[in-house]
Amino acid sequence: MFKIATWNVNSLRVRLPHVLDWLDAERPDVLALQETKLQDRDFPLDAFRQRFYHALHAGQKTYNGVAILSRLPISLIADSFPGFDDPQRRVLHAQAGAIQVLNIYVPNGSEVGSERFEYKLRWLGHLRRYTAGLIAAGAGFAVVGDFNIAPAPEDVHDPATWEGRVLFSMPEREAFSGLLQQGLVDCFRIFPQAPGGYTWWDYRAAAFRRNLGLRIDHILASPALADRCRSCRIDTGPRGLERPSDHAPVMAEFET
DNA sequence: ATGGTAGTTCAACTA
Repeated sequence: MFKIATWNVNSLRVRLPHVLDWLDAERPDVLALQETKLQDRDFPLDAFRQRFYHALHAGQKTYNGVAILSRLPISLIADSFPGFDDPQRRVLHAQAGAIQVLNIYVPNGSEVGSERFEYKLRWLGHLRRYTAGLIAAGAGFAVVGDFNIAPAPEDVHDPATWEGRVLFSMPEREAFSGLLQQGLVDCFRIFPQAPGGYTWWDYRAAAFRRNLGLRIDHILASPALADRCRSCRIDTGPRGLERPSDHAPVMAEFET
C-alpha cells in the first residue's frame, strides 16, 4: 500500500514536533504540508532526513508555503501554474515514486465578493486548466491539500448558516465539482463515512470540542489511481493536542 | 455586523 497524507500545519516552525510525532506514528509514503510560513532557508530539512524523508519546499515568509515529504526520492515537476505569475507560494507538483502529487493551498477568499475572493476563483480556474492537462496526458496523480472549499452540505456542521459564505458559496462549490467532472475522485467519499467528518475547526468558540467544523482538506485521485484507493480517513488526533494546527491530517491508501 | 483565537511580526494583517 502507498499512503498519501495532507496537512495544513499553520506554521511548520510551531508545529514541527507534532509533524515529527505524526510521521513516526503513521509513516506515510507522502506527506503534503500547507502553510509552512517559512522561507526555504529555514525549512527543517535535517529533521525529515533523519526520518528518511526526502523533501521539496516552495517557501514564503509569513504566509503560505507548501512542502512535500516522500520516502521515495522526489523530483520537482512544477511550483506554479503555467501562465499564472503568482508571488504566493501555493503550488508544488512533484513525482514521488510512480505517482505524481500536486500539493495545493487554495486561497482562502476572505469574503464572497471581495478582491481576495475573485483571486480565489481565478486561482481555481488555473488549477482546473492544469489538472485537465494532466488528465489528458494520462498521468496517475493525486491532487491534495487545503482546498478551502467544503464541497457539499455533509461537509459543513451547519449548512444553513454557512450557505453563501466563503468556503461554502456556490461559485466555490462549482469550481470543486468542475474538478470532479474532469474525472477526479474525492477519495473520502469513495467509502462510507460517519457523519461529522471535518478537517478544519475555528480556533475560537471551542469549535473543535463541539465538532463545529468543515471538511475543506481533500485528496482527489485521477481516474486510474482512484480505482486503487482502498481507504481514506481524517485523523482528528493531532487537533486535540496542545497548541494544535486548526486543521487535521487526511490520509488515503492506494494499492501498489 | 461583531466576537471569539492563533501565527507572524511588532500594529496589523491573514486565516
